[in-house]
Amino acid sequence: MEQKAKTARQRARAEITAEILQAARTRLTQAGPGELSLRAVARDVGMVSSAVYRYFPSRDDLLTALLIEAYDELGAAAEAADDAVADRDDAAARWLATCRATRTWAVEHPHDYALLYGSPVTGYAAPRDTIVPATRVIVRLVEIVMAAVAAGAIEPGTSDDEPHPFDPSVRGAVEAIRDLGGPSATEAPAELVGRTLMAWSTIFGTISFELWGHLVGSVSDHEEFFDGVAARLWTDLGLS
Amino acid sequence: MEQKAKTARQRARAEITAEILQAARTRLTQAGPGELSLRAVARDVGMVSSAVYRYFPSRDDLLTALLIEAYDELGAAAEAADDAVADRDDAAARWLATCRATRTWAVEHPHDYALLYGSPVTGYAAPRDTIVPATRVIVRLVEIVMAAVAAGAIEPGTSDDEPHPFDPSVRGAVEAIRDLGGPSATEAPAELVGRTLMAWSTIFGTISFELWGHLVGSVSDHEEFFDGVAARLWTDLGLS
DNA sequence: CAACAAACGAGAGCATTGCTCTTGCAATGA
DNA sequence: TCATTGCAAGAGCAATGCTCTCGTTTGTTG
Repeated sequence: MEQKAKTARQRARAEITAEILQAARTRLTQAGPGELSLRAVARDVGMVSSAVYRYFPSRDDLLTALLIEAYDELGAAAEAADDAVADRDDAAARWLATCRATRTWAVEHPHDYALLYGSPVTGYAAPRDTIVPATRVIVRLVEIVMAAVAAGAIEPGTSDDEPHPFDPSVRGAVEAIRDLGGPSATEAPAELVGRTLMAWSTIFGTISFELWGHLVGSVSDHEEFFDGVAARLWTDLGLS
Repeated sequence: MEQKAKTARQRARAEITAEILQAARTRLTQAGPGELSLRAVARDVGMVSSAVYRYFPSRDDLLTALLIEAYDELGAAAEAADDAVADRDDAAARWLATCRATRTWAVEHPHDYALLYGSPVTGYAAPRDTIVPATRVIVRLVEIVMAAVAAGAIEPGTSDDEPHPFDPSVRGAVEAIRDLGGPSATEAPAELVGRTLMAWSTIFGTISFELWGHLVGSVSDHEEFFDGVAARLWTDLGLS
């Protein structure tokens, strides 16, 4: 099925599809996802609006394609930042680098970030294709945490002594981490998994608050504040 | 200027304004802010679209009115939950109750929550009128924290020993808290203020992740998970 | 090579949106 | 009583997403 020798039409189709995506991406840098006009991107690529429907059945499908692209770009940026840390055993440094890269990408691509993590458009359910790229950042964060655990940093207490244990509620995440099949085949402790999810929520919350303007007047230097948050998140994980 | 005896026209205007707001509010329960159609709410109240412009100069002004109303409703719910805690000296219980009420309101009013804390509509800047009601929840949370401080729960370390101190970046919040003028006229320590802002970001992040579906597959019982998060946020504040 | 089918771009068209303008009616106040 | 003001209705404009049709081009098959 996958012919290497593509016909001219197939090549043209792939090129035009990419061209439309690129135009839509450019438009996204100037306006939010809700304002993305299919007719406008059609004009940008020199086509009539109805012609675009040959490539994307609807505006939502265009958004889905953009969604996947943006998720992958963010994931790649986060992973690259982690990979760039020289000392692979310094889990804290890796954590901070990955968190920072996430915020940096968000600040540089606010509308793409809004597309990924903003309030979803009504009636639009993200299809299956998006869930894998969507988890790249959190997966990498989990890998860093698990690497620290494998290196001997065992958390002291379990979740059982807490009045609100994470144990039953994060079972899905625990199983997902087991399925990841890292170097340590040991079960990830629920408390640590819950703490990691909590940290991820904090990262998202801090970035979104900054971008949506909810910290205006309270926080002056957002980068510095974020670094402080990320550092405390690591210590709060309860490792070592 | 503020006549108690209103003319029939003034009364009618107030009533119709409320009627429009109510209709818009109802529409918001079925669709997101971006999909709120001014013409549709006009139809709901039995008016022609142009007539609505006598009461709200633009769609954005309608959204602003809804914004203030929703902020106040959420703030009232959170404050009521805190006030309902019997033991006023149990700051942890008050914290948990306030956090829970915030989540409960969000779950019950997802579209209103999206209006408040979702990605903002492009080109729409929330006017001054909204900032006071917008801070009701975080103000109450700060009051609870400061009450605990006043009760003698002093945090052990300062932020200076941290590699990423909160100190300079949260000056605005520190001053805002001083202006609040609580029972304790003492300066709020930057570390504690930063921690409180961080906690508020986490609450927002956790609720938004739940509502926007970013925790599907990882968290099974959202209420239980949230309780665990809120409880850990309190201990992470570093009080007592 | 010829014939057929599929893909394609363009255009017209429909229903909808936010918003402006004009028109005529009704309530208000001197 | 009468001029002023507030108000609702309607038409209209520029957009939007999307559908349909109509020739034309491209690819495949007999």
